[in-house]
Amino acid sequence: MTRWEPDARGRLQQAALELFGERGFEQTTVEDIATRAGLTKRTFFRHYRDKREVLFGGGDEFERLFVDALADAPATATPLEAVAGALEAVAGWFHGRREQAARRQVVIAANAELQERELVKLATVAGALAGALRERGVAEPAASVTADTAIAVFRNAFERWVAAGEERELTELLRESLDALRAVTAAG
Amino acid sequence: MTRWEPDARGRLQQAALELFGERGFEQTTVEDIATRAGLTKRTFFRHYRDKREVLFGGGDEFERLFVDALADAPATATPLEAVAGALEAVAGWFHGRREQAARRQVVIAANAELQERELVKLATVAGALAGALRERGVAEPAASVTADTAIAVFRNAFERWVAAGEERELTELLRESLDALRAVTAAG
DNA sequence: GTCTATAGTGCGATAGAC
DNA sequence: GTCTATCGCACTATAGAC
Repeated sequence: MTRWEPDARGRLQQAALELFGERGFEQTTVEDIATRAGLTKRTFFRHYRDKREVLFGGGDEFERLFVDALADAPATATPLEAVAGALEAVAGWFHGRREQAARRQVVIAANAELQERELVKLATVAGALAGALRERGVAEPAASVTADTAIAVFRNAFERWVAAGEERELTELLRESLDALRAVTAAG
Repeated sequence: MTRWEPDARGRLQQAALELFGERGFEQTTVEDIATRAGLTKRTFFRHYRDKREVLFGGGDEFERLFVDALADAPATATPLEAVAGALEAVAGWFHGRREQAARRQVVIAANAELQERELVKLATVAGALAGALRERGVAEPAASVTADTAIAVFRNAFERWVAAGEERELTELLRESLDALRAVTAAG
């Protein structure tokens, strides 16, 4: 194997997704992943903190998109309007990536450790959203509660989107989840 | 060490909380915990699936309380009214346990792995709440979104409650967080 | 790449409760 | 005697140091 083949991170990610799909997360060692990518275990750990993180590499992009969309909403928008707009923006980013997202979700759903990491990632995004809402002048505790709720809406729609048999677009499912939230809180 | 000292579980939990507080989660081995409790590592793993779980032992009680309170709400209550009532019930359970909760929270806040487990626990409770809401006739996706939102409200109030300098009762903070949610969704 | 420490498991033996 | 919690030991997998 040649040294300095390009895109070590991407190759590790690709190898990991394949192996996790083939034999499961726990039945795959870091060494297996590194070998398939033509690298060593040591190199794996230089790129990813642990075995799970290889599936969450592009997480920052998602967070930035979400936060930026929230920050860019018109100053006149209410917090919930700004959140709704940000959800639209995120949905746009996922457009055309349903198959990939679904495959990744299957791997995550099959393993508790990966679900943990997923929850942590979403909690981190929620924290960033709360900060963006405070920037918009939303006070606590409204900012944090709104941010967590936005993530709940996103997660709900996303899970339905990648489920087998679902035909609708993520945008539509997001609107449906958000409407459900509005209806419940308006009635209470 | 004598066999059959009573309450092995409780002793392990107590020892773990002490040691995690003294030297941190990662700097404490399972063997350390077992030794302080007068037991062996093997016995620790008979009581707890893994090292983290020793801090989440009583989690089922919390979930049951939450779900039962939701199920016992009057049939005429709206979903959000039922949730508000359940939050009151949970607050009652925590009454007088603020110091203990705060000490535990400090340990959890200091370690990423423990935060992961906390998130998983709360996600599990959210799943159970969603089921209870469906039992009340709430359709999806409203049930899941409402359940996640209830957890977001609870977590927000709880974190403020255990924070240093906070004097108010959990009940009051829960009401405040819930009112913030109502205000945000009503305005959007 | 090698080595150590720790998490976590499998299984049979044993001490005590009844 | 039975039953069960605990023990002891050997074992695997992995994180992380060097």
